Amino acid sequence: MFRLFHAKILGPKLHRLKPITFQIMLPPFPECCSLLFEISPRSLSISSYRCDPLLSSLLLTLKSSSSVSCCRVIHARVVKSLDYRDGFIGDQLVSCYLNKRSIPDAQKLFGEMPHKDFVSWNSLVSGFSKRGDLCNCLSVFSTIRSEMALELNELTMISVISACASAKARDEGCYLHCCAVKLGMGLEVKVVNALINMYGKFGCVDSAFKLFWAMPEQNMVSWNSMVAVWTQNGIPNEAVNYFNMMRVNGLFPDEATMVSLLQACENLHLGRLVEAMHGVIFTCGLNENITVATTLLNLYSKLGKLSVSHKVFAEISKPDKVTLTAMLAGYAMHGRGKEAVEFFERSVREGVEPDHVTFTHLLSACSHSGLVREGKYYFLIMSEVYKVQTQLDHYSCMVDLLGRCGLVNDAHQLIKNMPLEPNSGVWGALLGACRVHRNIDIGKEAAENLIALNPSDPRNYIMLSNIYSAAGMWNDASKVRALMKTKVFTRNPGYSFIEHGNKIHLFVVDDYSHPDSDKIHKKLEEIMRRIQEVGFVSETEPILHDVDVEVKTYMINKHSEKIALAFGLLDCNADKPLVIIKNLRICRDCHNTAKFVSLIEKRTIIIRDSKRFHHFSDGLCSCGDYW
DNA sequence: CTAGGGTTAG
Repeated sequence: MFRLFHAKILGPKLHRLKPITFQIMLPPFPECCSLLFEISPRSLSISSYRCDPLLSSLLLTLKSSSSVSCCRVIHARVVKSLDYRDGFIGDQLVSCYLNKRSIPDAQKLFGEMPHKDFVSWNSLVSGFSKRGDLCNCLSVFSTIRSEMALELNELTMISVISACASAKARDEGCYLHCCAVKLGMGLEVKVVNALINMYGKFGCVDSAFKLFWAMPEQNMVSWNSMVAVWTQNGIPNEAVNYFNMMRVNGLFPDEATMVSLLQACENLHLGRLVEAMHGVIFTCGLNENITVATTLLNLYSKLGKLSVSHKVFAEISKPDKVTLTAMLAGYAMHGRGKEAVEFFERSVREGVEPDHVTFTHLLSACSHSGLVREGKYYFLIMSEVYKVQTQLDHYSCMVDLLGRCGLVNDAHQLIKNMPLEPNSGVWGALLGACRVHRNIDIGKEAAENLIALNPSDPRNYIMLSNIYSAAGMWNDASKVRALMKTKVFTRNPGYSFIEHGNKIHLFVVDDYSHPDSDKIHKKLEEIMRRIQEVGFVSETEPILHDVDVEVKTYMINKHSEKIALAFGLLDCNADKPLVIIKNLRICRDCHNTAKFVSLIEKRTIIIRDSKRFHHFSDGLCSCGDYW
């Protein structure tokens, strides 16, 4: 297997001409290293070349390889045969070391380089920036500023600004904005773009907005950055507006525009808009772009259209690990564990290398389908066979997998024995299992840990109180509830909605705000009566023990998903599945209701809750009540 | 004369 390579060559006397780009073939590492020893020392010491093309190619490959020792091999070779301190090679080596997270190597080499120019310094800054190492990035920046202020250019600024953006370092970011203005870069397109992105990441939409409209000329990246800012800050309709404005300005959307825009569509929950965007993607010729296709695939599966995701996937010529993971996430959401496993095996055979995110979704797919044996298998072999380190997310999935199918004690043991400090994801998975399988002791421990980790989340208190109530420990339950009253919580109210006639119809609990609400509630009562006739019994959980049963039953009968369901039965086309989206987990009673309704109304109902999709038909749910 | 850089995917 050989890898294609681009290298630029400058002849000794041709340096006024444009560089010639040509391709050379190089084997991948570590074969690449042995090749190094076949290069004659003479070819390395021709000093009229600022850099040897072969050597520069080697360094380029090194950037994508993971081995520090390969770096050192080249470094040693360079030291022997060429004065590496002469600029280019040194810079390249420094950024190689930084890419490989070998900071001491990089710093040592950098210190040894006698002819550092501003490019060398910028390489160092950008290396730290890409690694997300804000601390080192800033310290190099201040060194440059104090020792060689004149050499500071816009590229230095951009690197440091983007480091602040990803680290969400507000104070430092604002300071850098001031620096940029002081140094007269306040209107440079690239610097402003970096600032727009930074303020967007901070959630300061206003600042981003002002910068965008104050800049002398917006380029493609500026527009894309603004679309991303709106999307990332939960204002998707503005993202669509800016997309339209771009087109009015005669710009055609590119990869970055479409990716942000598709995410905006996801937040607008308008499936029809996604279909329209799919059309735009074709007209712009972006349908073969892997990044766009992956976003699209992900979006369709989140909208309940797994079959369309499949079609999008089939058109991707060379799927990578991100595409694979997106597909696995789709299968997991829809409870199609078997297919996820088959798909994973096939992709691996075809040469895709999974990473830690891939395994998170694979394990989650196993978990949502009760594939305990398969889940355990992948959890065990992932680090040895696939060289992917087991992280907290994987433990959460495993606890979920074991707990869901009733192996609560095994799940508990796994947490006790895990080498990492369990986080809220891990304890939350255990608590969920304890609630379903009514395990009080372990549930109590999980809830207490959760409250300690996150005292401002009301759900944990409610869960703990519920556990006590279920066990008849009323005293403890009221203690927890008294503790809750001493705190101020921001509640996250549940809602459900349906896309119909180009609109979103959204309902909360006991909602009478819809123009047709009389009809809807009549329909709801009718449905509840009819399903009770065929054997449906409402099932209230011990939510609040001091609320009497009648009130509880009333509230549960007015859950937002039930109202949405009644609306859908009244207004939506009977040939198509009814798709309801809910922001929280669906409750057991609503889940049962949907099963019965699918039976008596002979309709397919799809409900997406915060975790996954439930496809109801003929009185059964695709999740097999496994949730 | 060239390197260093701003938006986007699971």
